Amino acid sequence: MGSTVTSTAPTTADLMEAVAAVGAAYFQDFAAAAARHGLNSSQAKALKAVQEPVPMRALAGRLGCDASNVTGIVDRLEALGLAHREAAAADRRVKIVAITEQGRTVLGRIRDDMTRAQDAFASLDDEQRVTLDSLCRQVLPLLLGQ
Amino acid sequence: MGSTVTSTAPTTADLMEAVAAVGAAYFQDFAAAAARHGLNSSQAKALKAVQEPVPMRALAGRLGCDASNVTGIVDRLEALGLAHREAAAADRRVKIVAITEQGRTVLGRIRDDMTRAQDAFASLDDEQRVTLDSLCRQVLPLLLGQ
DNA sequence: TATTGTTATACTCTATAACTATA
DNA sequence: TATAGTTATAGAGTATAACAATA
Repeated sequence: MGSTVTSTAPTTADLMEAVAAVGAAYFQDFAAAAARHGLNSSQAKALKAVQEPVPMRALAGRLGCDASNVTGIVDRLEALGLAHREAAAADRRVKIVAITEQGRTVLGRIRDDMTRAQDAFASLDDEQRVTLDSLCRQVLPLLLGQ
Repeated sequence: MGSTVTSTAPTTADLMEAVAAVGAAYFQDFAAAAARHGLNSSQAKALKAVQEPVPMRALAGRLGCDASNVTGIVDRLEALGLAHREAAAADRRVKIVAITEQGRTVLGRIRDDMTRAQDAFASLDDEQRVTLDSLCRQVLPLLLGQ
């Protein structure tokens, strides 16, 4: 990478605002794409999370919500045929949620429908991609707390 | 800037996920900082939006919510002494919301309290700052739609 | 007649607590 | 006794519709 700074370095507050704006726009795009397939944000996030089978309680952890909410979220995915519950062999209390073929199809369509985000990130060249990726990797651990 | 790509360029989907994760962590930090000052995310966002005086209806537009919600949000800011309503001189139907000195103080404290985000973005060097800033400026217009 | 801000109301999402069936 | 999943319930946040005041 080059070492010259081509314009005045923005303040920490500026960077925070800019990244927040990009993140907010991304989530709007994601929610809109999910809604076109009959899912709200939580349900679509859950569908992404069960690409490998996940127990109900672990799914609650990934979604950052209480376990009681997961029942309704997975009910909706099952009603649409996008995921199903399986009894766990080792512990009969546990139910494991797994995505269906139809679920994978819908997940792919949601990704394709995120046209704004697709356009935005697809417009970056290889060098910009590497830079943005490494910046995210550097910033994220600090943002998620020590 | 240099022109060498130092590692494999990530896919568009990878970049979307990475930026989304950074954005989500930022908003968690923001909400937690606001809560320490008795405000929820919407109220804190409104406080930021009224640093210059804004009519109620325009504020609804900035917050991306229905005008009926703004009444309660501004009620809360007024109850805490962080903002106040002023009658508009030109049109007596309009009420203009303005931040108070105390509001500016609290807004500054919320920013200071965003320790995770502060640490994360303060860790970047000048070249990284310029790069991230320019990437956000490039990506944001596309994300916000044509 | 249209618009601003407000109120009343219903809906959605989430969390808490109690329950069951397993362990 | 503790844990996984579920159910019932309450709370917060938001949107819709109706209203008074003003344009």
